[in-house]
Order: sequence, then structure tokens, then C-alpha cells
Amino acid sequence: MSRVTIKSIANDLGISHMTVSRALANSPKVQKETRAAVQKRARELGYVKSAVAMVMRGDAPKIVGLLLPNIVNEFYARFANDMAAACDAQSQQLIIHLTNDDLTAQQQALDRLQEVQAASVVMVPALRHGNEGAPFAGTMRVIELIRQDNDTESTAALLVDDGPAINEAVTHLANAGHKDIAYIGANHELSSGRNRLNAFLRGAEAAGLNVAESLIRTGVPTFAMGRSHAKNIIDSGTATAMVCGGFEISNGVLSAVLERSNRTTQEIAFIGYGDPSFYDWVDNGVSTIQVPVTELAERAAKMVALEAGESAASASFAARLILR
Amino acid sequence: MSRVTIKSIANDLGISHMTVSRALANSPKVQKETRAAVQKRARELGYVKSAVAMVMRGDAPKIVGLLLPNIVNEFYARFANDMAAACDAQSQQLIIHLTNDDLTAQQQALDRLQEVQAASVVMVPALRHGNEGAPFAGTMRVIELIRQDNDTESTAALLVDDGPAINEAVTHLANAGHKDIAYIGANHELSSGRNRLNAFLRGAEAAGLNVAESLIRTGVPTFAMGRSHAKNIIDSGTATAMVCGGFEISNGVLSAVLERSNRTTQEIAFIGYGDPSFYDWVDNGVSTIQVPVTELAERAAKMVALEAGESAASASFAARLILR
DNA sequence: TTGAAAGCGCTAACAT
DNA sequence: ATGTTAGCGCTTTCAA
Repeated sequence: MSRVTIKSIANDLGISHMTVSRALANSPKVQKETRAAVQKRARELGYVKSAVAMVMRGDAPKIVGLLLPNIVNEFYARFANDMAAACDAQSQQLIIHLTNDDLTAQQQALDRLQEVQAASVVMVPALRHGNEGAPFAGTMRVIELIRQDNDTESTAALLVDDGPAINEAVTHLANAGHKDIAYIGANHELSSGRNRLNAFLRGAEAAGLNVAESLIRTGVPTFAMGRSHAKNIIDSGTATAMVCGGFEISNGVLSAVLERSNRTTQEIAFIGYGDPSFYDWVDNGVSTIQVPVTELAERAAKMVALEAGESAASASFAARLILR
Repeated sequence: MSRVTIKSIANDLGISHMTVSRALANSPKVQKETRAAVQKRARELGYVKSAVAMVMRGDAPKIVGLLLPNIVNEFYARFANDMAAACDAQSQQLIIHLTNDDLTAQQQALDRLQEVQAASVVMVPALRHGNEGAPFAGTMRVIELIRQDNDTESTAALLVDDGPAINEAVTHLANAGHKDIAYIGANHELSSGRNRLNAFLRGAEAAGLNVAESLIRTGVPTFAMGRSHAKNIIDSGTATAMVCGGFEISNGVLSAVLERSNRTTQEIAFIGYGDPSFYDWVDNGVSTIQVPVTELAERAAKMVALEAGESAASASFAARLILR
């Protein structure tokens, strides 16, 4: 019941393991009949070439790592889905690790991937606070997704150019008569968080709005964070509209909006971030900032398919404001 | 720039590679100072033990395969998420392959996993039609999820006992006055599909309903399939309620229901399958058959953690009818 | 046309 | 306490 190897096949057939190796590689230097016989026997025995041995010999292992905070949020799920499909097409193995935006978990995952000699890692970098060390990925090709770690600006990144869309969202709300617009978004330790907030502020300024400080809420981007800030803002009655800057946050805010809308007649406008399919189905359609998942995943797949030497170039894809 | 190995460290330090090996394993048989020196140098050089070499030596590779039709449907996403978390905790690598319910893709994925010596595979088996061969997984431990392939009834399976809940769903609709209830579900080539349909039929019979054949729709369980059958049923006006038997189907049916509800005042009752979080948010809450994802994933994680020898026992978890 | 040897990184089993 | 050898599965190089 042990593994079928070229040696065991060779033994079985009473020939050398090299002949088996050549026969399985369809080498013309082995007798036609022997070749056929070997291939037949290999099939019968259920022989599978050991990728492990090949890697030991020096073949680049076809392994891609994917590090995500979670895989339930539809943005991450879609990205993982598209990456998995692309990897299947490129006969790469996709190894997924969850970080929950935790640095320790992230580093552990990176270590594991190094152990198996993963060639590339696509990761949503976890947030670092001050003195914590930068993630270490050894010789693996790293592609940062959505966010960029401050200390690794040399590594390739796939970012979302969401500034214009966020700006437009604010303008849209202002044009609709909203004077008090709140922003709930990811903390500004990462460039993406800062950029989103800045886009919001610029939009407000352009619309001639004065945004109270209490209406700017940033923090670790989680469902719970979005939900609690949204509840707080709604209950305080200090804003008539909210703009989100983060996938999880957006869902959290949405849940708060829906819950509160059952109690009061007071409507609060809300523009989400990310575009899970159900945003079209909820509450007569949720307006949102749509992030180009497919493009991101396609580009990521191309980058992990690059040869060992080639270096991947960063890229940025535009987000779109979807009004419903 | 090449990989740091025990040999390269040994060279660097002018000692034998075995001393390095022992030092890194914290063996007491090596001088305390040497041990410390080696460990320090290894850290400096960024040494990572090669999992590949360990597997070559005979260590069981800590690799788990996960084969899903897709990873976007929230049930699969949640399962993958929980499995990934569990695997991280058990220091296993989780390799995900998408099958799209296609047999060829499924077999390719299985072959890849055999190549890397995956110890276990958790898979939602793709549907087979008649003469197609059974999936071949070599010596890997196979755990079938949700559905069970007819020809592999010996392999372990994690199933959902949804009969009672489906039955209850029909009863509930009948009690609410519905006389014409449609069923849209997975095809009956797999036991799960048959079971669901049977549960529906038994429920209808118990309620004294005579279900027209045109109201029973089964087929390959996809979003599009559910959507088109639902549209057709709604437009024909032959039913006042629908029950779903499949995750993707359920979302497809829901999309049709929502689309049609914008045009007519005629309400059609609908009981979904699976419980993505947004079912609570859509259309004042969608009633559904809730499948115990967490329990399934937990059990799956336990099964893949078993030693090579131990065999995993099948299990079944009860689904619940959630009324909203 | 076939076979034998060597080596990828690692450790158990023997030397020393 | 440290070093040497051998072997896991495979292919490249060299020999017959």
C-alpha cells in the first residue's frame, strides 16, 4: 500500500528505474514496446510522479500562497475564487492562510509557505503598530493586495484607486442636500486608509461642507467596528448620511442601518464599500463603491505566473461609484 | 541568494552539517555554546527548514486538499474559512481547488494533490453521469462533503440531515394556506438530491397536497438553474410558494423573486436553502433551511487531523428551518 | 538502447 | 561531543 515509485515499477518489471523514468517521459531512447509496457503498468499501479522529489532536484515548486484576513467577506471570497480558478488553469497549487489581520498569524503563515518553498505570496498585509517588525518572506515573491505596508514599499502591490469614487460619493450626497456626512473607514496606519479618508475630506471641502470631527471614525476595519460606529452616529442624529471606507466596515454599517430602519422612519443615506452581490437586493439597492475584483485577481494571477527572475510591477485599478 | 541549508550554515561555521542539524533540533548532545552559535547564525541567515526534504525522508506532509465547486457561495466560503482557520491552528497547509462541479477539473485537482502527497482531501464530489469513472484519489484520505458519490460509499462523508427541515418547510407553507408549492433542487443523481426531493414529496403528501409534476424542477445545481426555473414558475402563476434544495439554486431563485416582486404586487412565498448572512437583510428576511456549517467544518478539521492509520467515521448534522 | 552514479536537504544509525 | 554514511524519488551526466 506504500507509494508507487519508478523504482517499485522497475522492480515489478525487472528493469532499471532509469528505463522507467525515460519511458514515462516518453523518451525515444527506450524501446517502443518497453515504453508502452511501462506506461501501462504505471497506470495500472496508479503511479503519480512525486512533486516533492522534483522540487528536491531543483524544480521550482508550483505553489502560490494567499494570505487574507478572512475568506467570508465577498470581496475576499471573490478574489480567492478567481485566484483559485487561475491557479488551477496554470497548474499551480493555491495555499490559503487566514490572518485575521493579526501580525503573528501572518508571520506564521509566511514561515509555513517558505517551508514548502512557495514561489509567490499574494497577501493583504496586516496592520502594524509602531515598533512591530516588518513581515519577513525570505526569497518569496510578495504581492501586496489592496493595502501597502509602509516598510515594504519596494515590493509589488495591487492597489485600488478609490479616491475619485469616494470623492464622487461625497459630491453626490452633497448634491442631494446632505450637509452632515459621516465617514467610517479603515485606520490611517496604512496608505490605503489615509488615501480614502483624504478623498472623503477633499470631497467634502469641494462641496463646501464643514465636517465635524465627531463624524470621522477610523479604526481597525472590522464588521463590529463599522456596526458600532454606525449605530452611534445614527442614534446621535448628528448625520444624515454615511460613507464607508472598508469592506467589513461596510457590511457592519449596513447591518446597523437595516436594524435601525425598522425602528424609525428617519432614513439615513449610506454609501458602502465593495460590491457584494446582495447589495443589489437589500433595501431597494445599496449604493456603493465598487472595487474591481476580477481585474485585481487577473493581474495577480499573471504576476504569480512570472518566472523566478522577472519582477512584478505594481498596478492600480480604479474603483467606481455605483448608485442604486 | 540561494537557499540557506544546514550545509551552508555548517560551511559558514566550519563544522559538520550534522552538528548544525542537532543544534537546530536543540539536541543536548551538542555543546551549549555551539548550539547557541548555530541558532544565532541560522536566524541571521534566515534559515527555514525545508518541508520538502522532510517529506522526502518520510514525514507525512501536512497538506490538506479542499475541493469545492466554487468559493463565492457563502456556504462554501464559510466552510473554507473555518477549515482554513482550523488548518492554521493545526499547522496544516490548506490547498484549495475549484471544480465548478466538473469531473475533469475534479480529477486534475486530485492528481495535483497526490503529487504533493496531500494526506487528506475534503471534497464536494462533482456529479457523475452514468458511464463516467469514479474519482481516483490514490492513498489520500477522502472526506466527502454535503453529497456522497454513489460509487464511493465506503469513503467517509460529512452529510446534512435536511429531510426533517425540508419536511417542516412544506408543512409550514401548507399551514399558511399554500396549495401549490413548487420544488427547485439539485438533481437526483446524488443521494443528497434524492433525499431532499423525497423529503419535499413526503411533506406535501402529509399535508394532503397533490403536487403537479410541472412544479418539480431538478437539475445541475447552479445559480442560473434556480433563477430560470423560478422565473418560469412565477410567470406561469402555477404556484404560490417555492422550496429550494441547493445553495446556488437558492440564491438564483431569490434573485428571480426579488426581480419579479418589483413588477407585480403578487407575492410568492419562498424558502431558501443555506443561510448566508444577508438572508436576514433581504426582503424583510428570507426564511430558509439553515445548514450547520461550523459543525461540519469542525468535524472535517478533526478528521484531517487524524493519524495516517486511523480511519474517519462518517457523520451527519441536522439542518434547521429558520422562519423569518 | 540500457544502466549506474551523483546529488538536491534532511536525520537515524553508526562511527569516532 | 562531533563527524560520516546512507537513503527518501527523481533526472542529468557519464559509462557500457
